[in-house]
Amino acid sequence: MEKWDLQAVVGGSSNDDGMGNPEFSFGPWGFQQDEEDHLMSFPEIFETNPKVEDELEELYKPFYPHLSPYSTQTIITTSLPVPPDVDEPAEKPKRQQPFSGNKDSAKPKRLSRKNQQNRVVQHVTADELPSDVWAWRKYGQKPIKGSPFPRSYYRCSSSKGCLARKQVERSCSDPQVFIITYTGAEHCHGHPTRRSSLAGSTRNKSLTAASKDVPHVDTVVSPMAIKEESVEQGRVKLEELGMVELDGEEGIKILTPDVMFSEDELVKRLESFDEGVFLEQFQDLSHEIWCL
DNA sequence: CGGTTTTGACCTGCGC
DNA sequence: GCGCAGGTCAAAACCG
Repeated sequence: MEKWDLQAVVGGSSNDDGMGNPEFSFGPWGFQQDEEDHLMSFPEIFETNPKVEDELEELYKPFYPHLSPYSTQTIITTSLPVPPDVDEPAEKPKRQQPFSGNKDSAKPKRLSRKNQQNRVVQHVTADELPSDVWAWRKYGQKPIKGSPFPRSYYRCSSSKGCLARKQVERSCSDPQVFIITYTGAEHCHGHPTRRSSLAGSTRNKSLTAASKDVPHVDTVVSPMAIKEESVEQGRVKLEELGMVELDGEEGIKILTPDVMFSEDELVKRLESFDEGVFLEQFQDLSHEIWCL
C-alpha cells in the first residue's frame, strides 16, 4: 500500500477541535449514515480473483459498508458528554502493581465503571465495521460470560493523555453483528494526520482466533492537513453532489462512505474536481486500488 | 527503534 | 465478606 492511503468511514460529523480549527470529523461522536447505492461492486472484482480475496477483504470492506442488509445502529446510552479532562482524569484509589512495585503514581488511572456512563454503542455488521480517523491500540481482550466471542478493548493511541476508549465484541445472538462501544471521554486532541509508525500493525491477524472474532480496525490517514482552500472547494462541490452536508461555517457531515486519499492526491483531485468526470475518476481509483 | 498485538495476572465494582 | 465478571496492566513477541 504505497500509493494510496485509504480510509473508510461509516459515520460522519463535523466538529471543532476546541482550538477553533475546523476539521473533518468522523467517529462515534456524531454518527450518520445514508442508504446511497454505490458505483461498482468490489465483491464482483474478488469473485474474478479469488486468490487474493482474503488479503483484500479487509481492504474492500470499509469502502462498501452498505453491502450488508443490516443497518447500522448507534445507541447513545446517555446524552451527557463526558468532559475531556486530561489533567484530572477520573481517579480511583491507586492500584497496587504486584509485579512492578509501586513504581508509578502519576500515570492515568483506570476509569471506574460508574465513570463510564457516557457510552456510545454501535451495532454494525462485519462489512460495516467502522474505521475512524483515530488510531486505536488494543490493550486487552476478555472472554465474556454468555457469549462465545471475546471482547476486545482499545484505547486511543493518537495522544498519550487521551482517555477515549472503545470495545468491540460480536453479538452472541447474531455473529454477523459487531457491537462497538465507545467509552471514556472524547478525544482530547486533534485528529492524527498520519500514523507515526505502522510497525506492529500489519501482523497477520487472520492467523489468530481472536482476530477472527473481533476484526481489527485500522487507521491510516485523515484529511486534516489538507489545504484549507482546497477543502473548502471540495466541500462545496461535494455538497452539490449530495455527498456531504455542510454544517455551519466550519463543519461538514459525510453522507456517503468516504475514501481518504493521500493528502497530495486528495488536494489534486479536489482542485481538478469535475462533476462530469467524477464517475470516471472513481472507476480509475477503484482500478488503482485493485492493482495494489 | 518505536510502534503494535497477545496474553496471563491483577484490580475493582457489584450482587449475594 | 466473598466470589464472580468485567476492565486494565504490562511483559514479551512481533513488525516495518
